[in-house]
Amino acid sequence: MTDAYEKLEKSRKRITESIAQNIHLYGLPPSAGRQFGMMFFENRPLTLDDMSAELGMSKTSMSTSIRSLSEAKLVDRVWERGVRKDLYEVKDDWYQIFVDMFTVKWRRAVSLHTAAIRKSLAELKELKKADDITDELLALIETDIEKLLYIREYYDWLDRLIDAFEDQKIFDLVPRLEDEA
Amino acid sequence: MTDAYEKLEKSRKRITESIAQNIHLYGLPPSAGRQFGMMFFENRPLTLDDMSAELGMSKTSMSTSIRSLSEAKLVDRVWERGVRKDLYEVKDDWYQIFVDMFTVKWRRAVSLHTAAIRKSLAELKELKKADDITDELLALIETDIEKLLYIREYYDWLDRLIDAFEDQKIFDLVPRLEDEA
DNA sequence: CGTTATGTACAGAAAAAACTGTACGTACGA
DNA sequence: TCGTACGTACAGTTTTTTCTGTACATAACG
Repeated sequence: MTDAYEKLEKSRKRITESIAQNIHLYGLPPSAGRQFGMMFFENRPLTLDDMSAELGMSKTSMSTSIRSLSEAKLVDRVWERGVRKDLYEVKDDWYQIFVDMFTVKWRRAVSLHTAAIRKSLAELKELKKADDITDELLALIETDIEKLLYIREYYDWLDRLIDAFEDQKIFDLVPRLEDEA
Repeated sequence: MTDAYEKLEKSRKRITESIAQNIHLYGLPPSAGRQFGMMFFENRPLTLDDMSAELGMSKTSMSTSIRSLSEAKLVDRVWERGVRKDLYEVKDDWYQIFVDMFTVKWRRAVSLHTAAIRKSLAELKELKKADDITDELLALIETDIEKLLYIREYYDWLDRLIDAFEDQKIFDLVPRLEDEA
């Protein structure tokens, strides 16, 4: 038979590659997914040099992608006494990983959109008051205002949705079943 | 004062640009976001030529990006009698747009991951039975199996989460407030 | 049935993103 | 305090993605 270690490696590689192909949902490139997958199967915190050796990529790349992984809250930096190098390990709660990614990414989007809407809405309301406005233009302004009010409402909903994830209420609607193994 | 039309345009541009900067959350490039934003403010269905003229981009680009927008369920193709060209307009229910994107993108990811996990799990269970396995390797196999069981559970949760979006249960947890204007 | 308009496949160009190696600032250990 | 090891900024290179123009297949109209 072929080497059993090879088979184990093959099994891991399949999962890792699957993660790599889908990590774009977290806004990260495939190589960051590979890094995450590799770290997931290592049962210890890794240094940048470890990762570099394991993945055959430059330490610089490891450094930048580990930062992305940190910002997306997929990995944690950990300390170990006597070890000078930075150590990282993957978070072990995947439910929370999902929730964190979701809240981080969407909260920022909502915040940016909301600011833009507020500004434009103010401008349009001001513009409506001007007296050198044709009826045709006025109609345009008013439909635009309608539209902005609608999407503002939508972003308010999205904000509340993010809240529901952040404060774990989502698990009331869709429970984790892990406890009843 | 400056031209009122310019001001209207500026207001629209701010929103459109905000969409363009965040459309990556839908897996689409900024230009598709610009296209969507522009269509959002036009109060009529547009042809590829309209879009090309409006955005100053090639018709080919319009064709490919409108397909992406369609697949992501952000726009619809509509028919108008007497018009030979294809007509497109943005969907007007942004809540549903969000739900559709979410379900489409994540369902595919869950499906791919689940298949990979199933395969690897089967391989590892088989491998465990082999009799030329050292204790050390056996331990590795068993922790890998543990891990795969855990993430399988997680993907099951994710699948149920997607169900909750798809069948609109999410609106029980986080209601739309639009009706009470 | 022929003609013309329309959308898209495809190949190449342009732009953006990812990756690498060097060089440097910082902090830890002797 | 000095020396060394570490992480990262930065510039340049490679790879990937996006965009364009041409050429073609298809379908609508006379």
